[in-house]
Amino acid sequence: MDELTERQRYLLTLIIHDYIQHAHPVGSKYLVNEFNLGLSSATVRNELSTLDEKGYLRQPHTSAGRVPTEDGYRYFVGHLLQNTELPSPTRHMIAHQFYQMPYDVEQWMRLAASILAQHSHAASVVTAPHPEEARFKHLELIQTRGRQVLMILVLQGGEVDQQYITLTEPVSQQQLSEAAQSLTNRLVNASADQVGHMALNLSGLEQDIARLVLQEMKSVNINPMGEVFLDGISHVLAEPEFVDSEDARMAIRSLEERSILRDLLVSSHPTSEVGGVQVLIGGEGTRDELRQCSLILTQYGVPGMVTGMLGVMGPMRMPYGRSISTIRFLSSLLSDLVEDTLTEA
Amino acid sequence: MDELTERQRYLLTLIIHDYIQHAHPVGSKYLVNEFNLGLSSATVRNELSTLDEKGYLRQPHTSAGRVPTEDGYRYFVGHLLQNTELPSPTRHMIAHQFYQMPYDVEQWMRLAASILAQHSHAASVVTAPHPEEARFKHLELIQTRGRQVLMILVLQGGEVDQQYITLTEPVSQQQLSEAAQSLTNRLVNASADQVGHMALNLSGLEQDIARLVLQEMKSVNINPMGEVFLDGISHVLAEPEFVDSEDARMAIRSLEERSILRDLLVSSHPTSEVGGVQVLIGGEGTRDELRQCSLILTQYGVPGMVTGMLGVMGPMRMPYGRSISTIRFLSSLLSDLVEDTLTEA
DNA sequence: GTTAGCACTCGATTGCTAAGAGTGCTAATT
DNA sequence: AATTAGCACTCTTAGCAATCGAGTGCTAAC
Repeated sequence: MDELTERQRYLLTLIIHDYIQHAHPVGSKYLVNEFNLGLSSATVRNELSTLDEKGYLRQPHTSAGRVPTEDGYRYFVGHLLQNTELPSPTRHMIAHQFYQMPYDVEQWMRLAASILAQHSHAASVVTAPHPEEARFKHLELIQTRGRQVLMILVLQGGEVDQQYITLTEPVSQQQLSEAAQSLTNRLVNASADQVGHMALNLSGLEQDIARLVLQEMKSVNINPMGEVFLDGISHVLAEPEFVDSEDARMAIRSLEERSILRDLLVSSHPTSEVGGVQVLIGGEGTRDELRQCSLILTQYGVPGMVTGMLGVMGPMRMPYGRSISTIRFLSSLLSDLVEDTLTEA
Repeated sequence: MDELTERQRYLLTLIIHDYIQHAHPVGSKYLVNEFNLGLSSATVRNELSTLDEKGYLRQPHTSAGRVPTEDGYRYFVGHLLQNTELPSPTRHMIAHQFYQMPYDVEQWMRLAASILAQHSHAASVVTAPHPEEARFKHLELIQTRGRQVLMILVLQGGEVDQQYITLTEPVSQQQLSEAAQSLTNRLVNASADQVGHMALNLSGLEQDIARLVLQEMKSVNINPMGEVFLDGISHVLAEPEFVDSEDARMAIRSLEERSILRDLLVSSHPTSEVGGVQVLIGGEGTRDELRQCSLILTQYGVPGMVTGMLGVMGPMRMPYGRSISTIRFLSSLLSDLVEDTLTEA
């Protein structure tokens, strides 16, 4: 069930490219004419027939042309897709957009999601960089009213968590500032566990605050990813396979419910992988909602330290080449940005 | 073109309710049977005919039942919709969800968007509370690396803006903290203009920072709304009027591009209004993309001080009653929360 | 003002046919 | 042994006519 002849591989490539572009079953005669193969349609038919037997193609009905199967796409992505890079002008344009932006993670994320959606003509998912293990950097406490206090916790890597907390009794801004500064000095660079230990040696206000910091850091540790940014949902609806809208609804629904994303991004499913980029075809290994879809995912950031994910969701009939190149380029770009953020002066 | 008899109003109400529920043209015979009118279908036909002439109903084709026109919906919303409140248990359930949440604006927004989408079976839009005019409350500066500094600006009303800034030369955390504290003392409660004036009397680091604060506050003043939260996009796709997907794509696209929302939320279009809630039917006064849609919008917060918007976008055939009650209830709930935030101890 | 009755309209459904696209198979060719 | 021409077969699609039925408007009677 394995080896394909050179010609079969070529034909499979042609069919997939053509089908991705036109969304129409492609037949033997059409192939011969369109691509000036020096062959007769009958020969091509024989080849298609074996491709069919091997499970890479199928016919929607007896008298239709061929359409790639999931396995077909998988073979294509795994063996036939040459590993192109984004053209240099495009790369520069994208990089330029990032570097002329204010230094703001949220805006980077939005930009990345937008670019990704635009280049892949599909829905994009980007998660904010998230530390593998939270490490304390800085704490601020700001009085709002009465016992309510805004706690701002900055982690190594630049993640900023803000949270309103309620103390047991009113405290002046003066006291809060002192506590914050004292804790900041004590806790710099501490992990959650270390914060936990240190909290034992504290008392009063500082201990209360330290416990809240601990709690927040723990929840950062547990939560496997940062904020999720979506874009390009409307692209998915433009695809002909989603005109009946039922499937489209399911797919979009799964994006809206970020919980599914969580599962997806966290567990790495064994599947096609092209240079660090995961390709899930036909929603393999995920829930049924995505059976019609393909996903392209990759991690960015500094492994083991601070990472985030980039992803594209579209129909199986998706421009894999372009999507993969874009995702790979964005991944390296964001990785650089994250790395910059990490290497403290 | 104005006065309708009681019976005509009743029939119009029945038709609209039924059409909203079933999305099928409703005919005279069906009405008589279904609702036990003590009338013959012929009589009803006469009435429908005048309703037709007045422009409140129309027939998709000669031999079909009646369907409400935009004007029909408008009349319904303006004159026939009795101003129901959400049932008390529902109100309590919703309120409970809010009050058992951590005190966090972002989470409130998400929750509001989610509840709104769920109750209206349509797409919801919620913007974060945004001050009419920014007033300074607190400033923090946190060293990240070299000349790069995280500036956290807290405004009266609780809005927190964070931004990475780059100084002309490296400064120690010590100096930053002092500058932040000094500025905070000086600027408390200042408007953007006042910050501008005070900046003139400062020098060195403090002046640089004050200018950045000014800039940020100005941009808050210019930007008419806070962050936008969407939910329930997939609901829109479920509606039969959007199966052909082209219109749906347009509509969703307009939501994705928040710029359109801006136009929409900022300019208040003269239109049906029910107790402070604006109802735009058939996308009146907006761009063509929303011609198929209705929007229900309202403001919440403390007028003139801190406000945000709540909105629902769905097909014209939309459960106006429920959507309006939900939106109104959420609006009062969020207003209370915002007010709480404002009334400092 | 209401109603029964009737002719009429027009979308939806059904059944049929013809055209067309594409296949698989076989036998002839290289 | 691979290629090809030819042909029978299958199945979708478009088009067309016939029928059905829901729903209307109108008129005349109550």
